[in-house]
Amino acid sequence: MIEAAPNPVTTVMRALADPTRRAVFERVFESKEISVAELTRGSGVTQGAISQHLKSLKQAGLVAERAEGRNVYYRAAPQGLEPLVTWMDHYGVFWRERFQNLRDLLKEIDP
Amino acid sequence: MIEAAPNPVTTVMRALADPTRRAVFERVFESKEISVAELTRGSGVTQGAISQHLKSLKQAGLVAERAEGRNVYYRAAPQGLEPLVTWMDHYGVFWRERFQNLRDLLKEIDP
DNA sequence: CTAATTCATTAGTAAATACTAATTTATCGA
DNA sequence: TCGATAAATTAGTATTTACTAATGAATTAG
Repeated sequence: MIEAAPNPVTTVMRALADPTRRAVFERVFESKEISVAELTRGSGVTQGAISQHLKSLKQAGLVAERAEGRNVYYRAAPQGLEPLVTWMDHYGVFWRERFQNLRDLLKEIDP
Repeated sequence: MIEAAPNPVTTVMRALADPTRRAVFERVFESKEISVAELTRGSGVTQGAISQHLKSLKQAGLVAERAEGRNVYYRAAPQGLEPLVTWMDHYGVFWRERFQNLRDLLKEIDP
């Protein structure tokens, strides 16, 4: 019963580590809004599985929902990626690589 | 035997999703180089467990090793984070938020 | 009301995972 | 040469996880 709440980074990473669940997130993101039935379609898994994945994603703060009639529409909540961004930021990866790209770009524009 | 090689994003996410293993990566990163014995120290798990985690991290391309005598020194390979960066980049999170930071920074330097 | 649809939840299962304890291989120092 | 130390590997285990099939709860349509 000692439910040590896991680190947000852990929660988000775990949510996105599973390929099926990550694919669900990607589809939700690409659609502005999408119902569970539509997500199930062509997902290769059952509707129950999709609901379970959505629950994980929601707990991780990666999606939000809106109920309408008997449908529930999900949308992405990219702010949920924030813990990942913060974590990775700590490793300087972004600035290094992205500024390199930026520098290349600028050189191209104005050599 | 049909060893469907998992997506690099999956490999990296999975490697970092476990708190213990992520902590190992963090410690490796903070030290320029660190031996397995030292990593084991105060990790809360056995030396065997640490070696297993290092193996995962290595397969994910997140660490590299150098053997010297009976020690093996590990160092971080932050380029291993590249698949994550690329994946997240697709979601526009970085540029939006980071440019905000950049703007703040510039304002500070040259108000 | 009844039948159909949508989604969530449950119980059960097979596979994956994180660990330990023990062993193995290698290197070092006395 | 021996004993000690470092690290990897192995076998075994308990827990977690991703799934299915089935059921439940709510909403809509005929």
